[in-house]
Amino acid sequence: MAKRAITSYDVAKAAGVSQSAVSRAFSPTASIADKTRKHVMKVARELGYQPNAIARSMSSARSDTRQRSGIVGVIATRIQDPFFAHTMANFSSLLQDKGWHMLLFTVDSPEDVDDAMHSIMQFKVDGVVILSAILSEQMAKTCEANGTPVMLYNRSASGNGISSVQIDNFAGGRLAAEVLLEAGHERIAFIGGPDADETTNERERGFTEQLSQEGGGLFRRETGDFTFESGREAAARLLAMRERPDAVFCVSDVMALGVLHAARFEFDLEVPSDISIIGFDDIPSASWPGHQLTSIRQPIRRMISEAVGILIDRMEDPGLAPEIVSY
Amino acid sequence: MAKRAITSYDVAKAAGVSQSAVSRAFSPTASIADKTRKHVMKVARELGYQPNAIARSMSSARSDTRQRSGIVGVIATRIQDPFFAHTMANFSSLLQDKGWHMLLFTVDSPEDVDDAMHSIMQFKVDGVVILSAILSEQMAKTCEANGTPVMLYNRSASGNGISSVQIDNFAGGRLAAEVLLEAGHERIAFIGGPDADETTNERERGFTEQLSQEGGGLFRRETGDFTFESGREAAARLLAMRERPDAVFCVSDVMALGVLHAARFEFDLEVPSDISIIGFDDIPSASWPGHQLTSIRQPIRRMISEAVGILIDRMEDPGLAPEIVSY
DNA sequence: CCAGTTAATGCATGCGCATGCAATATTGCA
DNA sequence: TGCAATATTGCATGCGCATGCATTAACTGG
Repeated sequence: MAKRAITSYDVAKAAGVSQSAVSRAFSPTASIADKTRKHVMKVARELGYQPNAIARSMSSARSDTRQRSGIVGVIATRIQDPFFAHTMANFSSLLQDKGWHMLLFTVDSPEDVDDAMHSIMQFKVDGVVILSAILSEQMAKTCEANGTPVMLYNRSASGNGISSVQIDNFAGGRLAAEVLLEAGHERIAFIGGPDADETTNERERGFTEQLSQEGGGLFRRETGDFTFESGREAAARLLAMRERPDAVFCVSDVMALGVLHAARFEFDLEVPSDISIIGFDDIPSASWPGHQLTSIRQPIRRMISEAVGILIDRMEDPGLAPEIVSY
Repeated sequence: MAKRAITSYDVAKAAGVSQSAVSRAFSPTASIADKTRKHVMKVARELGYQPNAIARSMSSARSDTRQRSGIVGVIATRIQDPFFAHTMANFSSLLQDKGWHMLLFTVDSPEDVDDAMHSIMQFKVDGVVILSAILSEQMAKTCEANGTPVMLYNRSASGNGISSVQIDNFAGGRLAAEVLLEAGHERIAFIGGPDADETTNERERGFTEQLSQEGGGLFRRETGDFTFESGREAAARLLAMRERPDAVFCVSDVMALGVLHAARFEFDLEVPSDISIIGFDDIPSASWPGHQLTSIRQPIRRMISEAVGILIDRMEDPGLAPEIVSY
């Protein structure tokens, strides 16, 4: 009943060669006569044989080299968010193009990252990408101990032999402040993500620092959770004030769009004449004709490409030191 | 140099038991003294031991049962599209909750699906989910031959032992037509995806059939590629006509939003008084205050939940027949 | 035509784990 | 206390493949 998969032995028998010959036929560098390889391949195709990647990975654990699975573990949050969806799409296509496979884990909250790492490590992945989240000290040590390269994307690695690629959030925050001050705004509000969010904190730090340097200060601060709805609600609170802000900086475009829709369509305000809005990420919908949202752009493609490059280098040569890059 | 990972042997030695004992300690159903298990677990934790899922999968290929990897292969397209991003997020969390892991492949075009399947099958995944794409006859046979259950989501399976879950696109198309006719529209346009797209064809069939039944006919037809930009461009063509349509049905919300933005902000039209727009999918941004897009809703959560259920059932009992579900 | 090379092939082994089976320890009961 | 029944344990093996090593085939030049 239970159909057994075709193995290299089956092919070998059918082709009248040894199992090693079959294995070699599928290994580009192996020493094997061209005629033999062709023949084996033909038989393999007829039988529908596919080398078993699991077994291959097993046996590669022999000798010196560590076990290589060809798999990269990816831990992500909120992948339905446009920013992350784009990020995922980019990571996926880049990794795939270079011959790596992705084992995807989505987590609901930052605390789940360690659990996901546990699961991931059981698969002996060759490397791990963590999107917008960090790793416990403990777990970082474990990874370093068994030589699994880790790449934090959108977060800064704090030593621990971990690489990271992220945008300079502090500078981004400053830039947003500069733009708003330049435009002459005086009651400037800020909408961030959850309090513990590193990205929020960095951007806010840059933002408020720049504001105070110019003599002004933050007019009001609201907290959201990166969703459109939370941006909209924060806006509702801000815009219901007697004296409302004349500018808002949101740490994410999605929230900024929430503010924009609330302002235009629920409070009947003109954007940007009544109120200016700045977002962060420059997601596609930010620039839709009806939005024209000002946004701090992240060079996503470049950053991801660099992140992938660094990770792959380390996966191929575990001796390499981790790199920490900021854009 | 090359750090070797901790194996069950290492733990066994450190705990003064046999390797089997370690293995059993990690198997909930195995016969092992509680004291022993506790002790082994403790030592394992100290050593940072994690069972090797690859090896486990290897050895489970013994005896009757087929090799089980605990991995589900997922093939997806355009995951940066809000609809697919949501779909992915749902699949991911459901599968994860039930203890399955996702090996993700993104493909750029439907022709790449077979290639992705090839890669996937090498990992001896326990099942495959294909989002909005189909499989070649040939590949379907291969899957059936080695007993890999396949679930087509958003596409109909055409026999071949493959399951599928999708919305009734024909009915959706009819519904859109009914709504527009009811509202008294007369020059009704349609914007679809690429010509070969099954979803487009089904929805269009239902749409036009309903239109003609009511005596009317399609006023104009445009083609896009499911992106906002393509919707916007299609709208530009439609709205530049001398006599422009008074209603448009788009096969996707993203394109519908492109039309909406073009109409409101580039052609200065009132929606829906000057022109009605209907989309499909009911993605979150469709209902943003400034959009209020009418959309044919897909019960995503329910559909995905069902799809996952069917797939898991078949993974656990390969004897089960495939199911084809339409909502 | 043969010794000396080199290419091609097969044989044997182990990667880390799960598991059937046999050996041993523990328990219950008369 | 003694023996059968039962709960634990260890031993040995194989999953499918890659690869070091030994063997054989195919060449090359003198």
